[in-house]
Amino acid sequence: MARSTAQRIATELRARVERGALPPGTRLSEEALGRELDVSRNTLREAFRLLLHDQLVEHRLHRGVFVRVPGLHDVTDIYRMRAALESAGVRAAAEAKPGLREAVTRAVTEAEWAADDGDWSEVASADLRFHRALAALAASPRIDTAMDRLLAELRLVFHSMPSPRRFHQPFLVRNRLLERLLEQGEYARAEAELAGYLTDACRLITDTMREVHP
Amino acid sequence: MARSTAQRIATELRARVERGALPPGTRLSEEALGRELDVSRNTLREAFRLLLHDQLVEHRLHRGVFVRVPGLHDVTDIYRMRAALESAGVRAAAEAKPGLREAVTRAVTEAEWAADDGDWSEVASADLRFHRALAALAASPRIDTAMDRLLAELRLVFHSMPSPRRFHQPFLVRNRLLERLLEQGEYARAEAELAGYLTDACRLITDTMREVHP
DNA sequence: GGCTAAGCTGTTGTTCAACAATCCTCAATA
DNA sequence: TATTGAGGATTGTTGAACAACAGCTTAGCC
Repeated sequence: MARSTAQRIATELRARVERGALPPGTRLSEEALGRELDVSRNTLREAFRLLLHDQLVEHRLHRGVFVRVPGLHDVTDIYRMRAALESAGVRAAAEAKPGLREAVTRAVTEAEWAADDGDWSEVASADLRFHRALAALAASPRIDTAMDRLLAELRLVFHSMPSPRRFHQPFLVRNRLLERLLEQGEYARAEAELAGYLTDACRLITDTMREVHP
Repeated sequence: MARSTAQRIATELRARVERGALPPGTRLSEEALGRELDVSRNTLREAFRLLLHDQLVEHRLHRGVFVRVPGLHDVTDIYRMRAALESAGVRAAAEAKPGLREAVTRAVTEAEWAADDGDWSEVASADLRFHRALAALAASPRIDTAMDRLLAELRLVFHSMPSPRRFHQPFLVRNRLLERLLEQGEYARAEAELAGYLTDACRLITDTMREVHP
């Protein structure tokens, strides 16, 4: 494992944020975190700059770094970008390697299994895997990492919202529909379905945010 | 003015890289740069981590940071991502604000003027502005910054290649065609033209890279 | 009471010097 | 020729120190 201390700390903090141990809005104190993780302030600051990459955290001058609190604009923007990346994947589906297409099918199936078990947390993560697999059809490393960042941000959005079931239940069947269309080579219809899917999901989230938060 | 020293240094270095003052492959020595820019090693390192964001620079453990040397795979990948982002813009063109659409037209016109003057460096940058304006039609900050990063990387590619004229001359007329299609509301044809444009441009670059570099 | 302004406090921003860990070079060896 | 092993140079990390700043508190004023 050829990784510097700063990189290790960065991934540790990233994990904490994504798992919700550091809720949105939390300030990451240099002194406290440095003491807990047993690294110097300088290395911790380097880790912070690395974390900045994936928008999970923001930096306010002379005030420190905070776990980001995504707003309405962030959500709609994230979904615009998702639409761009995932439809790029769908459009490249015809020439995609079999392994990449299988990953799409597998994610849908696993989401359905998890739903049968009532494990909505696993449904959520399988859903994200499904969409990442869609974007991955484009066979582009840059698209993959961009997509990973978007989904990590989205996980942040979900942390400040209730009832994962409400968000994923209605989309299970649409995921399967989308996968079928791809399997049957109906790429144009798949792209249209994807567009509808994303606008609906985005609206569901933003509506809920308006309810919960003023 | 609310910028830390590390941020200032980062933008200074970014400017040097984009202007070609620090050619691809250059190692950024902490000691030398720190002495020249009159900052401590620690702040310089923070600036390096910030620079890492936009892929202009890469970090090898225990060896330092180097100006990236984009390879063939990078170029094809950059163009895949460009296709995703720019076609997202084209597909959103119908609902785009007038100001965004004007920016597209303006960039094409300025590229043509520069070509008339024989100023191929300005043609190049107007061309990049044109494509950035295309992506900007999507009205998404995340798409904008992603696009900026891609174009900065692309500038890096051009630095290790000869004859800017060869790369931009053939595409002036296609830029104008694309702009016309958009203006006339022929979005489907515009998207097709864009796809062709990008694959051709990508091929031209990779072919040249194969000639110049083994 | 309500307001502004000065001071206080805790945090981040930046520097410095030192040491540990690692890579590269180059010569000596088999 | 290929390998090994010091030696030197650079990065990785630390701890301490001080400066600079944001936010809060308090004192003074109307």
